[in-house]
Amino acid sequence: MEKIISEAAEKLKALDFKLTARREMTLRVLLENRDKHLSAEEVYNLVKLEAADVGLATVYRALELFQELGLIRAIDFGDGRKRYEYGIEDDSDLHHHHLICTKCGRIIEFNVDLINEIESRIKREHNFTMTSHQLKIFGICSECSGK
Amino acid sequence: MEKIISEAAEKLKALDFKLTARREMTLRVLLENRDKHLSAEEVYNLVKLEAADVGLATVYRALELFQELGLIRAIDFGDGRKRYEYGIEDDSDLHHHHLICTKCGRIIEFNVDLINEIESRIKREHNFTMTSHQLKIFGICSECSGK
DNA sequence: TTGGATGCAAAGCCTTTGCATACCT
DNA sequence: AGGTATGCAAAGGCTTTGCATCCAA
Repeated sequence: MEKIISEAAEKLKALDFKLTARREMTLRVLLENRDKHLSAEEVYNLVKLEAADVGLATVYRALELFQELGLIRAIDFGDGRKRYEYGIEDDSDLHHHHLICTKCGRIIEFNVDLINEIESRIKREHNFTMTSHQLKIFGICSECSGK
Repeated sequence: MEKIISEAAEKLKALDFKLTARREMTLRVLLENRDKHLSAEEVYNLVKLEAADVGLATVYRALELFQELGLIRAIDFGDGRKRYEYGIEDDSDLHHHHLICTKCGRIIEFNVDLINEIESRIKREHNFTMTSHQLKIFGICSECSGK
């Protein structure tokens, strides 16, 4: 994790941004909750545990910055707010998707490589150059189907 | 299209809703703009052309109703508002996805059947029963890549 | 000291809701 | 008549912005 933080610091510095204490806390919260898909306010509440006087706007601004730098991703699960997850668009992460339970809202991580075959097709048929993709699968999770 | 309208009317009536003039206009706007992914406000403006005194709330309420009945779908392309498209979840529609140009925002319809193989896998690995899915592919469209 | 970073409060946007009125059966 | 549908305005919820202050290089 320290490696990720210092790499982030370099990435920011390269663009004349600073990895300030507040920004680092924000990033750490996301790293420590990789599978939780926190909303901005949830991130804010966790950052506040270590920096009680942090402002909500600061967290929003940090999240936007990280997103622009490609350190984190915003996802919309349809509940009216953005949710964030750490994730660089590298190979290991390319096939990371989500199962969304429409009954309880649970989000389950899921990996599948479905894109290789598609990428060449959309290039050929639409001359569209894919940079990233999102697959969301809606349905009923095992907990809810038992009830 | 008239067939779709009358089927919608029946579907509503079965649940004690009425396909009023306003609701029908709203549905027609969506049918006539199937590939446009209109926002609520855009739908509202189009409905207003025929019913100048329609209220925005009425359109919102109609959209919500149609969505609950499964006549239309709401999609989020990341621009801060919901967009709507007509589409029953039938077989012909199951493989309908979107290419989203991150430069100009253009949305391109795209069909691919990637789900059959996946469905059994998520059932086996996660005991998750899929009901629907969304695939969004981000990248650069042919218009923008030329520039 | 100088420009970015931050906190606070206000403003913005999209969407939903309350309520009185209008409509249809 | 009775309940649904509607318009209008207000309220809500999430996010962004303005501005004065703070901070670090």
